[in-house]
Amino acid sequence: MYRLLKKEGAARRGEFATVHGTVQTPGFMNVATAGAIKGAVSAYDLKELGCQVQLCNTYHLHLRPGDETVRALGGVRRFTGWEGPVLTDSGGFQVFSLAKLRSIREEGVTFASHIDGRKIFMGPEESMRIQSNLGSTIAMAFDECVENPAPYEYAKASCARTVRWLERCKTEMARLNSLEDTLNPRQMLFGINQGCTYRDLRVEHMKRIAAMDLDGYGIGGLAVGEPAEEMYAIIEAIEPHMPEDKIRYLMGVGTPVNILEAVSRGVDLFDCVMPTRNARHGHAFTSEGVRNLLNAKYTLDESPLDSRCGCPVCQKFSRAYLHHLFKAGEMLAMRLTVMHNLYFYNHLLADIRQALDEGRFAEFYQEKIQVLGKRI
RNA sequence: GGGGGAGUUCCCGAGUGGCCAAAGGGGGCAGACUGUAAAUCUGUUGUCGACGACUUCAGUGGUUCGAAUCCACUCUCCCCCA
Repeated sequence: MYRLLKKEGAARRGEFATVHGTVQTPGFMNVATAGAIKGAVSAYDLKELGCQVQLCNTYHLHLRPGDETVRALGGVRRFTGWEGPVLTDSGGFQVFSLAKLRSIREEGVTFASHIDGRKIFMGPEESMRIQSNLGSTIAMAFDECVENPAPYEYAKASCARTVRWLERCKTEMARLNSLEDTLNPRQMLFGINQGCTYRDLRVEHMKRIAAMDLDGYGIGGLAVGEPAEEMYAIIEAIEPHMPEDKIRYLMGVGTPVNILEAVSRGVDLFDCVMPTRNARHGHAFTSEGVRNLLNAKYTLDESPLDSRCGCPVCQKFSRAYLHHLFKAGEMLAMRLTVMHNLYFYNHLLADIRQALDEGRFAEFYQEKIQVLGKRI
């Protein structure tokens, strides 16, 4: 249940209450696709890094270890050791990212498993059942994340099908939640807005799903290759049609600048693989911009990654050490940089919340927008 | 002392007359990454006044229109026998 605490322009400060804890928004969810934060960061570390919500993936956990297995082990929260809220993505993104391995029809999507090629059928009902077995706090509707660019007619048809799928998700979720032995009988369902870069499709779709009284609303199919300005424009176009009393989640986004821009346009929740993936590839996000720790200039640099960062890594280790760890291929390089980046993201959102609390988001935005995207 | 083998661009290593500034790795330098098929992928890596020129394949000299590739000698290293 979302509670709007304060507004500054379109930016919202709120709280999202769930059975597994209350999420302060705007907030960032930490991505643990296959039940683990890539880079050897555990649920135990996540607490220290300021994580509020862990995100796991339906498709990936269904394939391995299997949702029945996870259920038998008490659900994703118990299984991964993360006690707070968990959001499970539906598998809709895999319709996009594994495009070469799947075919879509009205009933759902058939994937050729990326692990062993075996056929996996996933429709709205299957996705809901898997997510129910995973026992997540929030289930995402099964959608099609459409590639960009996509022809108008395709986008339109896909949107219509995503609506039909959402209706089926809602029905199935209600059924599953009413079962005696369901893991989380209060599992929530978020719908997902689609429509590619077509304003009219986006708005129409948003109106359609807004009327369905869901627990929250995702904005999907963005940051898939379109320019950032286009993404911002789409958010602005659909924002007036999103229920004010429901949480809004911009899926898969993004850079610190993207997040700031989206918050200023009324988005509450984010997730992105960037802090973890880029960390594994040597890129660190800092209060001054982005650093590539593999660069030769860090060989003798004794300063911390970010002098204004309170993370455990910045208290102890130098850029020179991290540079060496990356050069040497030590896994510690990844672990430390992932920890830093997640801390950075989680605390960027905490700073945004504080600025909103204190009614100075506009200044905060102005100050940060200049600096966060820079490569240093 | 006798016999055999080898020396290639930062490293390893292919190449044994022109298509070779020289394959492929590694290393170096840089870039990308947005609901994770990603500890991945891409570019670049002799010099310069740079759609061309110049200097490189242990050294020196030679054969040839033309040599990293053939010949002679020299140097260095490795292996085997004494």
